[in-house]
Amino acid sequence: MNPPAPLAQLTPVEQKFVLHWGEMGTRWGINRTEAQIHALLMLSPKPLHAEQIQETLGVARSNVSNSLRELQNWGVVKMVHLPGDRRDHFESLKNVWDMFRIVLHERKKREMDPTLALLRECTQEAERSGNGGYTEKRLRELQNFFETMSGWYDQAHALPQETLGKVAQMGDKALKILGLRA
Amino acid sequence: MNPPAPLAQLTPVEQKFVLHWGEMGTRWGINRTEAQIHALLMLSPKPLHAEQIQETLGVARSNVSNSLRELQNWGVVKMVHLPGDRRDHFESLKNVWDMFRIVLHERKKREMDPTLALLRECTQEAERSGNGGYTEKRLRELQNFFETMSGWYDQAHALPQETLGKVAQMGDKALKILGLRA
DNA sequence: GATATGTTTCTGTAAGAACAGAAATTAACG
DNA sequence: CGTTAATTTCTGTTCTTACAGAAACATATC
Repeated sequence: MNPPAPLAQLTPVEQKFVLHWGEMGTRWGINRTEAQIHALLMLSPKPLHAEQIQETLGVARSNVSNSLRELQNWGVVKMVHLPGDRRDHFESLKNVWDMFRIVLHERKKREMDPTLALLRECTQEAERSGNGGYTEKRLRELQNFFETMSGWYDQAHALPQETLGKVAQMGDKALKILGLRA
Repeated sequence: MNPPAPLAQLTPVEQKFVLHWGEMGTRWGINRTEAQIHALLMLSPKPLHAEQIQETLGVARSNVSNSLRELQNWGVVKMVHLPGDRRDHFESLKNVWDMFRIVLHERKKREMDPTLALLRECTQEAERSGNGGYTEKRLRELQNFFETMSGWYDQAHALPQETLGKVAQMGDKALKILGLRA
């Protein structure tokens, strides 16, 4: 029998979700295949092995393999073994908040930390060479901002996951309590 | 005289910053040229016109024009006119927090809103067709998460910018007050 | 250790985004 | 209006990244 059409094994709703997640992945710094695999695993009640993923999505085997490795690096996918089956199986983290924390952490590492490091260098050098008072001022402001954000994030990240959920659920009640809102 | 080498008109520190900001831009969903122009304008005490930008960065005129339009769409760059000069001049927003708010808003629009809309569709369809109890469950969890995040964001965004700054500065004091931390 | 099964690395191709340069358009001023 | 200056749109090229398919490599089971 010929290879089945991609996604044909899924319900329409599942197809829709997998396709969309794949598209959004590109906006989240994840490539399409990786995001599709992740979507598929999120919807799967059971861990899947690479061949199942390959067939369902209709992508190359190597692509599946590389994408799975990358998803494991991110920490959103885990490898598991089923009794009586030699093959590696893969399952997604199920808790959405946990996944979010991981993604946030990864993005901070990619999108903020390098800039913060650079700003520290720049303000230091600007100070030494002393030229460009305006530039130095602006760089210092930027650095302050990134330092604040970074510190804020670190504290949030150190919290147990439920605490963050609670804060989010509290909504603007939290602000009233803090005295920042009428 | 030949066109000057790119960035030659800038101090070493400024060059370093512009180059880095351009690189990071690609990780933030902004292309390199756009981010470089933005960096340049942030460091410039005076508004610049397109030709100055072109010369300084050594990129094509059309590229400057398109990038400036895009930056204006984002809202992080404004067009201004200097008395006695026909040319359009451009300046960056100076307040880092304001810029951050804009970027955050734009990213939510690109990275969350479409997914939230899709999840609403999916859970609705899954409910109607009734198939796939597990899939429906997972989609519903995802939707709940995105709804919570979205609502949380909307409230934060409605606040005056200083309030957010205050919360950030408070750090974990805030959590103690909220009774979420020993 | 031979074979079957599963995984990774390598190489070329294809698709997409960014960009330069030219052409076309718009606006300003005489 | 005609001319000049400024900006945008268009077209083709280059660069990057994702990806398929093949080849090489590992691992387990007999």
